[in-house]
Amino acid sequence: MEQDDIFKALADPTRRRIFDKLSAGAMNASALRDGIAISQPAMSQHLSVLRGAGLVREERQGRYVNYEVNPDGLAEIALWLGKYRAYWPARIDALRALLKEMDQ
Amino acid sequence: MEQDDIFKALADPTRRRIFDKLSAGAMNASALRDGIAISQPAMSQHLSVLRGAGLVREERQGRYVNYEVNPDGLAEIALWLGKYRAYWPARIDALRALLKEMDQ
DNA sequence: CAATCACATAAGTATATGCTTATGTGATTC
DNA sequence: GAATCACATAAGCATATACTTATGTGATTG
Repeated sequence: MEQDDIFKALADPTRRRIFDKLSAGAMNASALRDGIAISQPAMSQHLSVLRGAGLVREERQGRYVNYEVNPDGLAEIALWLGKYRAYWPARIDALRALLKEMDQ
Repeated sequence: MEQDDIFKALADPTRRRIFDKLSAGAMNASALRDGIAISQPAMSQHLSVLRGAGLVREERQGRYVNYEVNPDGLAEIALWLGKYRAYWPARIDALRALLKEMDQ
């Protein structure tokens, strides 16, 4: 789970879409497929990349494998972003609002 | 300047390094090269990608071209990250501290 | 226990990407 | 104004990547 793996994983729009869908709630690989035009092996490969990056984690449940967002991956991005906080104030009102929300 | 361009730009470790170096202060392409083993055209191409992603902006100064961090790109990542704030609390103490800092 | 299901892995292929060398371009300098 | 400097662009090439079809694997089902 390095920054390189994380950014490479998120560089693919399909993987960002999968991640986004997962963020709405844990789901197995088949459920993830509907609504996205993608073959079963392709989905499996994408999930493997997301997992390797630490953005997602899996749990076997019978013959299904349940996937969920792994907060560690997001935290890693937040830390990367944090390095450049000197440049945030110029345009960061939206984020600031989100953070206020977090404090509640 | 779309999310796709931004994540693709940051997926390359050399470009992240260039961006990181730029974040310490504006610099021209030649100055960016020292300390990084990279040819002149390669640097030019990387800067072009970073610029296309809105992570960096340039300004001609005589025969030099000065590059600097473009906060818009960072803001875009912050917004992307913000969508998943539901997953932050698990590990986000460090970011929270950074944000407190920002409010001052 | 044979069939099926949910998913992973293998192997091949087409495109994308990051580099190289060569050349172009606008600006300064002698 | 010819040479040089700082950088961009072009073209070619090697590797990476995202997909495909085919097959493997562990678990449930009839």
